[in-house]
Amino acid sequence: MKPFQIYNSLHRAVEEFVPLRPGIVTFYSCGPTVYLPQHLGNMRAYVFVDTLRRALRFNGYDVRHVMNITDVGHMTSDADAGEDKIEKTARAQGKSPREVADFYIAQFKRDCASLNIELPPAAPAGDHPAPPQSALCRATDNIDAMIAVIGRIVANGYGYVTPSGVYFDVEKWRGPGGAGRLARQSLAEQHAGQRLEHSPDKKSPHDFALWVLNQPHHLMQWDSPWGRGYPGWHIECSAMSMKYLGETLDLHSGGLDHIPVHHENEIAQSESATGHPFARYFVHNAFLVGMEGAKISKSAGRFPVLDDLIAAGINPLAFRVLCLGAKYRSELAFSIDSVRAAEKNIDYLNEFARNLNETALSSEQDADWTAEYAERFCEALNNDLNTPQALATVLEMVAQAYRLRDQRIWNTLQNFDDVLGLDLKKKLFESSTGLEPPEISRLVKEREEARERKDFARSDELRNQLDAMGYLVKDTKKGSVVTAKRSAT
RNA sequence: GGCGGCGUACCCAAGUGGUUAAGGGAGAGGUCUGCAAAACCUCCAUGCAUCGGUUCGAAUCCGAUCGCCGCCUCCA
Repeated sequence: MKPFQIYNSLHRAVEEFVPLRPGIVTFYSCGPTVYLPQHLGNMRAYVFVDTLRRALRFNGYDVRHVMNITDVGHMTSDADAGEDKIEKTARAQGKSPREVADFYIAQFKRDCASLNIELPPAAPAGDHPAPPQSALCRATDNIDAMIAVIGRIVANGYGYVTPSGVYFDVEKWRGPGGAGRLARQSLAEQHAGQRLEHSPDKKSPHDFALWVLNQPHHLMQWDSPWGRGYPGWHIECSAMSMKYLGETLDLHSGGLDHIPVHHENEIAQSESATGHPFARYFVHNAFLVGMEGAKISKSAGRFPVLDDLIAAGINPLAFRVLCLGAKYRSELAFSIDSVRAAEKNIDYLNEFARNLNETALSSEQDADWTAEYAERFCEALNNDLNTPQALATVLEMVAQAYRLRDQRIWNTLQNFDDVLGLDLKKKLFESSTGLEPPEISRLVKEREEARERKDFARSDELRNQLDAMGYLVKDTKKGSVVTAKRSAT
C-alpha cells in the first residue's frame, strides 16, 4: 500500500506523512467557538478532521487527537479591545458565559453525533505530561497552562508587559523584514491593524496580546503573575496542544482563514516558548460556499445549520456525503439540491446493506474481484485524502456486486465505511417490517391479500393510502415490504 | 496595496502532460414488474472561461485577458 500523503501548508506541497514516533500521530485541530451554533461551513471542517483521523487510523496509526473548545477570548474587534463574543451573547441572553458555552457545546456534540463525527473524550482533570493523549478541552479549564506558556515566552524575551496587557514581540521573533512561514508575507506587506484601533502600548501594530489586563468590564477574569485579566486568542491552542500532545505536533489542522494570523501567531508563540518546532504538518480545509459563491460565515449573520437540513427531512449523513464528494482543499458549493443528490448515495448504500443476505455476510473471504476496488480506494485515500475518488470507488463496487449478483463484498465495504463514516453496519439487520405501527402492518397485509386476488385497483388504492401516511411499499419476490419515508432519524 | 484560490456537461464534482475527460444527481430510452419501487443496461462535454505560447502531445505547464471568491479584523 502506498504511504499516506497530505498537503502540508508549511511547504505548500503534497508530502509523504511520517510521524515523529512510529505508529503514533499527535493531531491538534482547531475546534469551535461556542457563542453561536456551528453552521454547515463549520461542520464541513469537522467532517474533514474526522475523515483525516479515520484515514490515519485506516493506515494503522494510533491517533492522539486534541480539539479545543474556545469558550473565552474572541473579541469583536481585536485581541486587545472590544467585547468578548461569548460575553456579548451571555449579556443578550441573560446567562452566564459558562451557561452560554455549555449550551452551544451540547449542540455541537449533538451535531457531531448526527454526522458520525467522533470527538475526542473530554479532557480529564489535572496535569497531563507525556504520553500524548486525546482530549476535547475547554479553554477556560486550561488557564493555568496558558499562563505557564506566556511565562516561558516572557522569560525568553519574546513577550513584554505593559499596563494594557502582555504582548508578543513579533518583529523580534521574525527578525527585520521577516516573513511569516505560512502566509509568506512580510510584516510590511501585511497591513496589520490598518482598519483597527490598536493599543498604544504595543511596540508594533503586528504585536498581539498574550494576556489582556485592565479590562474591568469583562466578566471572565483570572489572576496571573501580571495581574487580573484574560488570555489572548491564540494562546489557548499553544498551551493545550503542548499540555496534551507535547511540544512538537505531527499534525495541526484548521480552516484556510487561520493561515495568516492565527496559525502564524501560534507558531511564533509556541516556538518562542519551547525552542522546538511547533507542528510538522499543517493542513487547512477550504470553505463551504453558498449558492452565490460567497463564504458562509458566522459574522455574515445568516447561515444554514444542520438542524435546517433535518427540518427539511434530509438525512444528516447526506451532508457528510456531500463533503466527501469534494476535495477538502476545494471550495464546495452548498445547496439543498446538492445535499439531496448526496442523499441518494446514502439511500443507495443503505439499501444495499439492508438487503445483504446471510451467506454474503458470513463469508469470511470477499470475492476476488473486490481486491481491485480495495486498491483503488486506498490509493485515492492516501493521495491527499481524495475522498471523491474513494467514494466513487465504493459506489462502483456496490454496482458491480449488483451486476454480478455477487454480494460477497461486506468485509471490504465495512473497511471502506470505517473511513467514510456512513454507519452502514447499522443498516444490516434493520428490518423493513415489524417496526411500523400495527395500523400500517394491517394495511400492508390487506394490500397483499388484494394482490393475491389480483384486485389491483384495491391494491393501488392501499399503496396510495400508505404513501399518504408516509410509508413506501415495495413488492419483492419475498412479499411486500414497507419503509417509512424520510423518518426523523 | 499585499497574499492566495477558483472558472470542467443542466447541477455537484474528480482528473493537473500521453489510451475513449472519474463518480454522483437530474434528464431520455430500455430490461424486470399487474403497476410501481429497487436494481441493472444504453444514451447524455471531439471538449475542460477566452486568446496566445511551450511540446511529438495540454483541461493539465507558461503568458495575457475576462469573470468569481477568500485572507490581511473575530470567523472552519
